Amino acid sequence: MTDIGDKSQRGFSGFNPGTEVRSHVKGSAGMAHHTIYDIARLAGVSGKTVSRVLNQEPGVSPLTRARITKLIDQLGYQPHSGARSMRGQRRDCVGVVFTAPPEVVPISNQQIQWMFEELYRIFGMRGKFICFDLNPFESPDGSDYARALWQQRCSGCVIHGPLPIHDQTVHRIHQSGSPYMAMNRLDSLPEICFASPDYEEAAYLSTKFLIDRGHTRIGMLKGWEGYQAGVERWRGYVRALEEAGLPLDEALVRAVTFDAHDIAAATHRLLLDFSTTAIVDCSSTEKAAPLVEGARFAGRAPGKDFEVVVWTYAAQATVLKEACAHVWLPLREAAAEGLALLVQWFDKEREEPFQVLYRPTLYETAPDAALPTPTPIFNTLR
Amino acid sequence: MTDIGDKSQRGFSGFNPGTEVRSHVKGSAGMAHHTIYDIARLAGVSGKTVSRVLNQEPGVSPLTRARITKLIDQLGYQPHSGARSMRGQRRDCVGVVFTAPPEVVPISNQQIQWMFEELYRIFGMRGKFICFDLNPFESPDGSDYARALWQQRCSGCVIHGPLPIHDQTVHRIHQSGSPYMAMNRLDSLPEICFASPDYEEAAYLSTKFLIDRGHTRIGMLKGWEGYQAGVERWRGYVRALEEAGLPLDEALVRAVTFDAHDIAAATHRLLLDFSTTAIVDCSSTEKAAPLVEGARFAGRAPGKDFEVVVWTYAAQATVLKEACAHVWLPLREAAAEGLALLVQWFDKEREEPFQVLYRPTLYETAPDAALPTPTPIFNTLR
DNA sequence: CTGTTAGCGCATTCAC
DNA sequence: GTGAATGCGCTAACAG
Repeated sequence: MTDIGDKSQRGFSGFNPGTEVRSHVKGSAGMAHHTIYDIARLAGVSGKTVSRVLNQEPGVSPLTRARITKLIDQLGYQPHSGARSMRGQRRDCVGVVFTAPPEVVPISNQQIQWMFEELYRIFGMRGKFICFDLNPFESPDGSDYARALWQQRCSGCVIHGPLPIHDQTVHRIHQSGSPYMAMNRLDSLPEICFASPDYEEAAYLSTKFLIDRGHTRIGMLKGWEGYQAGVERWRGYVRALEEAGLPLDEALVRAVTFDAHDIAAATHRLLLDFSTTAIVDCSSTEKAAPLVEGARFAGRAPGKDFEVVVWTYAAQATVLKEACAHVWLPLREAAAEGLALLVQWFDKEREEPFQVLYRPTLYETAPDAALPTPTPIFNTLR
Repeated sequence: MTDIGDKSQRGFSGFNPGTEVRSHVKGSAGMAHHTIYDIARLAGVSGKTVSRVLNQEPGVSPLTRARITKLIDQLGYQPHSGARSMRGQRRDCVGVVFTAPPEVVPISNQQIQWMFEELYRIFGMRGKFICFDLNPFESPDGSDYARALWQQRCSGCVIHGPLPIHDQTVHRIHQSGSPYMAMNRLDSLPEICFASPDYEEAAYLSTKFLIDRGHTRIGMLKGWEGYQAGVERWRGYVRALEEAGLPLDEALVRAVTFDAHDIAAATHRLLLDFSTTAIVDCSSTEKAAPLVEGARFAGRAPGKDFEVVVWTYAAQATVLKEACAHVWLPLREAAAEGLALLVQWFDKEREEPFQVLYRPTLYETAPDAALPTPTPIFNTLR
């Protein structure tokens, strides 16, 4: 952080704001906000009449309405959201809450970006606010991730991130009757409102594909240990083996985090055993470099002495050139559909939770191969 | 949207929620929220005492405090944010407002992602909420982009996107005394609080670099027409020409949007004139494909019969292999520093607006060239 | 068509 | 140490 005086550098544009910042409004609040009574006084009517205009209620003469509307515009008056939220429940703000700290769910994940686009398209376009609760998980009750909802800062929420197996918060949200949507299923709450790809199916598909290619000892880099999404991966893996009558070696399934070293180490240990001839990378990282790195340490290389199936959340993505197949999890597509339903719930165009489940798709890695469009398995929308 | 009955597909996981979603809380609000008086009654104290505990105020015996704390935890009570916001001004929510509709500022821009990371690091970690106002710009008063602030939904804001030349809203925000930070300067408000790279300097650097390589007719793909950021690009361009004693041909400066066709067309028209031997691409798109496309239509190719300088917001980025140089605008670095100052303002650790300006850096395109670290030109921080 | 009253949940002021 | 009263800005229910 250099000082203001750093003008000697070449090309300084000659603008020195250091001296200009002076007469800024001091301490005491700056301009006070207006209230309906300010407008009412100026318009010579009662507060309630202004309220009626604001809320497009009938019972105001066109002339009065026009006068008030004009005043509102002139003063740039906007009603105090806090005061409004204390009377009936308005639904003009969605919360986005995160179930896990950033070590577990990297905020830099691509998902943030498209999530944002979808939220904009669906909520922003309807004039709603979007409030992110980036919960500080160090706090004592970090496990309750829905502060924004309990504080009635927003009237419903999207639950982003994997659900902890023994999640309590989501039960409470469900019970509260507020509109919400999780991005995962949860065993302990079968009636949960969610939009998600079918992770179990993806694990099953991945494993079966490798079995069909003749592999019998298949490793798995399994993300989300301790979360429902991890359980589902495990189930799909086991189901494929059972169906094929192959033995289950638990050591082949390695729980990994988003940490590159962790993934490299897990891969390394898996591949030191040369009987392991294939790996399903369902770490959710969508980055294959650590896997390749781990393999190299074990003296092995993907596509040469072992085969890999990699998961991806983006259609058409090729996470690892040497992979024999990719499994595409249409998370984004599921979320988009879910959000469209959620906003209806917000706006009381629907009453009930919904469930949207999308089928993952396996595609063999080949340049220019045509890829399928996302397939919803089911949803509860009529 | 397929129906629930779509179970016939292979690999359906056997879980049919359609039948399970039933006994969901109906209409009438679900569980009511608690108030301090609920806690007070259960603890056998008055509301004020609970309030004291909530706000860590003195004047409560340790025993009473413990009893109340326990109740709060058990019931998962959280104070109503709306009610709180009606008494003194709390500062627990930053707004992020957008100055322009998504046609002008694509929401899919990379910036959203790192913006999010920074906001998380700096505001989220302090337990603050982050409220995006994705203003529906179709609405009549779309030009007032700070709804979130006027509604007192949040107590300060980050102004994202380019500032319109005749921006009124930012004046009002400045005047209100609320903490805020723009990501651009503004001629009409020299004392504006901002964090930004120096766009004028970047335009100057780009143009001068090309002049020094012998070019005399240099085209510019200029983003942000009608916005301050566009004006600054123009100024830097003009300054470089003047300094070199070269004539100014206004037709060489083409205002472009983020639309690929637009950029391709502008490039095409620039290059049809074979006396144009260089282009500065400061469209802000960070994508060079449309430029190459436009050139191709004009029968020309970058690096062969004309030279290009491309702007980028990411260090190390090579937007176009054939570019002779890149100009890096340390927008992210400026924003990070600005946000750190803004949060201090929020927390009353500082009183005044600040100004952070970062110097752009030109680097010639070469593999493995070492790149410089960002250089602040000035800020008002001690 | 318009106004009055009351109260949402909390924090401030002052009293005990 | 604690509690009662008051009011923040708004709107639902009721009067006129």
